[in-house]
Amino acid sequence: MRNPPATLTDIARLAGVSKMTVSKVLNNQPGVSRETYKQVMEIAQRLNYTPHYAARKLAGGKTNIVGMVVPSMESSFVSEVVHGAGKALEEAGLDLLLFTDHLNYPQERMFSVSRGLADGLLLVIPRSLERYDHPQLRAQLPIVVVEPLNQKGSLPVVCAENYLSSRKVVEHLLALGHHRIGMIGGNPKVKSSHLRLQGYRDALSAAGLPVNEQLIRPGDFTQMRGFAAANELLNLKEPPSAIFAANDVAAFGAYDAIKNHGLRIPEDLSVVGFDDIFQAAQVFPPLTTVHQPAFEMGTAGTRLLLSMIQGLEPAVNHLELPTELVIRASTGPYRGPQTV
Amino acid sequence: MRNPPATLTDIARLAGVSKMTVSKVLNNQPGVSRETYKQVMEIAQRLNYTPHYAARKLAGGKTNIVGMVVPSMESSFVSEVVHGAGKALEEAGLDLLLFTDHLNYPQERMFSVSRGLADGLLLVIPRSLERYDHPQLRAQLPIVVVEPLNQKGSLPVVCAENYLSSRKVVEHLLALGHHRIGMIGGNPKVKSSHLRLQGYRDALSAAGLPVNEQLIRPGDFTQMRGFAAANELLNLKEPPSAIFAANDVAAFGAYDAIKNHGLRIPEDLSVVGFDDIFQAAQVFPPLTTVHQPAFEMGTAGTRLLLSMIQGLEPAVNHLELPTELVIRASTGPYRGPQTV
DNA sequence: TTGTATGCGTTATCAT
DNA sequence: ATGATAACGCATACAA
Repeated sequence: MRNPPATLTDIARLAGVSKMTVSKVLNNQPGVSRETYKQVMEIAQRLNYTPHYAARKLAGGKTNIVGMVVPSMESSFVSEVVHGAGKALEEAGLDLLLFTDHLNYPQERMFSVSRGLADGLLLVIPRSLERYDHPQLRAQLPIVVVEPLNQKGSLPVVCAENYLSSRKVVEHLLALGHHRIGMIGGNPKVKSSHLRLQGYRDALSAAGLPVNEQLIRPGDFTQMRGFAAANELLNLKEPPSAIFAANDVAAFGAYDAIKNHGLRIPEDLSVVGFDDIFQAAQVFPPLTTVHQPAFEMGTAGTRLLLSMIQGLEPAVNHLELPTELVIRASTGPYRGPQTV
Repeated sequence: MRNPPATLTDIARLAGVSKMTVSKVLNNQPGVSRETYKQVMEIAQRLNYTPHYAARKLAGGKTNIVGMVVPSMESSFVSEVVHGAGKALEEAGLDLLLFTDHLNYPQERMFSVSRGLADGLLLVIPRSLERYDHPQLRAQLPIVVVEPLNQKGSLPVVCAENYLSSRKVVEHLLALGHHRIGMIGGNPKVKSSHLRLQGYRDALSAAGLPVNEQLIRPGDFTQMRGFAAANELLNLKEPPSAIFAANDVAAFGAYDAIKNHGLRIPEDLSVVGFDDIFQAAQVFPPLTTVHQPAFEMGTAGTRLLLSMIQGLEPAVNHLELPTELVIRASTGPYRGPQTV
């Protein structure tokens, strides 16, 4: 066997046909006689031919590779999405080109590589969607976004049900007998924050309960602000018997505040979070929270992308996947008014 | 902005120079006057130019992408190696093309894509190295192997110290007062099995103890065989007071056998494994074992690969990284002869 | 310092 | 059913 890999030309020469015919054979295209087909295949095999993907892509073909942009792989959300996408890709026989978009990663590099080497792009971005919503790129390459925050944008997005999940949380607390339920909001710049808040409001209203604005405290998804907001709630004349934080991290802040007040979870106060990050199961007491279907978001996003690569218009522009309320030890039955 | 992305030709036309000059400017090559440089850069920026990587690769350039072949990402060993590699790549500004080489994944596809799209290939293969040791591919692309089994082959390999690790294990048991130490071997087809066994022998000899061949039982890395081997050891007239299994899974088999005999770990019998797979910390009692430096193997392998991509000969053809003995609850002091 | 010519391996278009 | 030709976008070698 020679050093330089065999090319279409090599096969064509040996088979006594044109490159074009060889190309057709190798791509299972119609318009080739059984005989030449067989002969070409044989020679290709003997020469151990494999196509050169750069050349193929350059000439307008597909590579069967999809690019995937993620922030650091450390996050459990991200790594689950990657797994999910990996499964969908595996089934379809595609491979994965992974961009870890850390700070000061040259963004144009990612665009450039994707356009040149991949057939489509999956954006997994917990935050800052605008940063990626680039009209030029969209015109050149099918793109799908997977993200947990229900951000708006012109790209097809796969996310999780925020509104309904939030209602489920409040209904869970109501079922436990809580009627004064505090809410720590999320970053108001993000759509999911509003959805989660609206779910809270509507669940209360649906239960015939008033919505007490004093019990609603603004937040920003940080633990520090969660701590402060919980303190505000605990210092009310009539503090709540349960607190729903718009994300787990803020809930951890609430944990701190509650413990600082000498109160116990869930005996004195129930707490619920949102996201089900890894630490949610590790803290004490383990946090009741809403599990984001990261794996499924990965598979769903990938399948949507694959269909777009096939040339189909995206079936949906906004896909919301159902979540699951994970009931752990931070929520318990209402035990009467608090004495602070 | 036009729909089709800007190319070198576009820039050249607008700048009134040749493609070649533009190429030089964009690649920071010498031989361009400051003026034309500035002008070209300006236009490139205005046109939002990004290079087409397929074209670049086809023309002999680099893509700054390295391919990585892994079996399913489920294994903690693999995912740690991926993280380690990711870090090294991130530092160097490269990206990762990931192949999940599941059963019936067309292997030629992976070769083909790598050759065409990547600058180098990192093989992470817990088993069956021969399957990948393909002379043709090696000639076309720098390749480095990361694997835990010390397999032999013509490719540069990064693995872990097996011999010394094994000695450390036995020394740990000796320090606890054990002198009859049973050994459950690994798959004899694999070099690491022999190294681990040799470490066992030499550690005993170095301590002035005889090597009792009865205490050495063949194994094959499976839990079932570990179970059987441990039974053989326990049924000896003079059973050992400690068992060293050549891998964690076999150690779990030994756990079963020991418990079946009504013995306790570590009170009646100490057990040590090898690998530190995820479950090692989950079983009861948590298993003392040798931790494979997966993350470091990933970074080291990547760095070696990067140097080869630079055109350097591999500094070493076989890199062994130190391991760490993780002492958990499955080993304890010797408490006198066993009564079975 | 700058430009020209050529080729990388494949696919698309259009002809035969 | 098969083939000739051009084109994809870039880099290399060499010439001016």
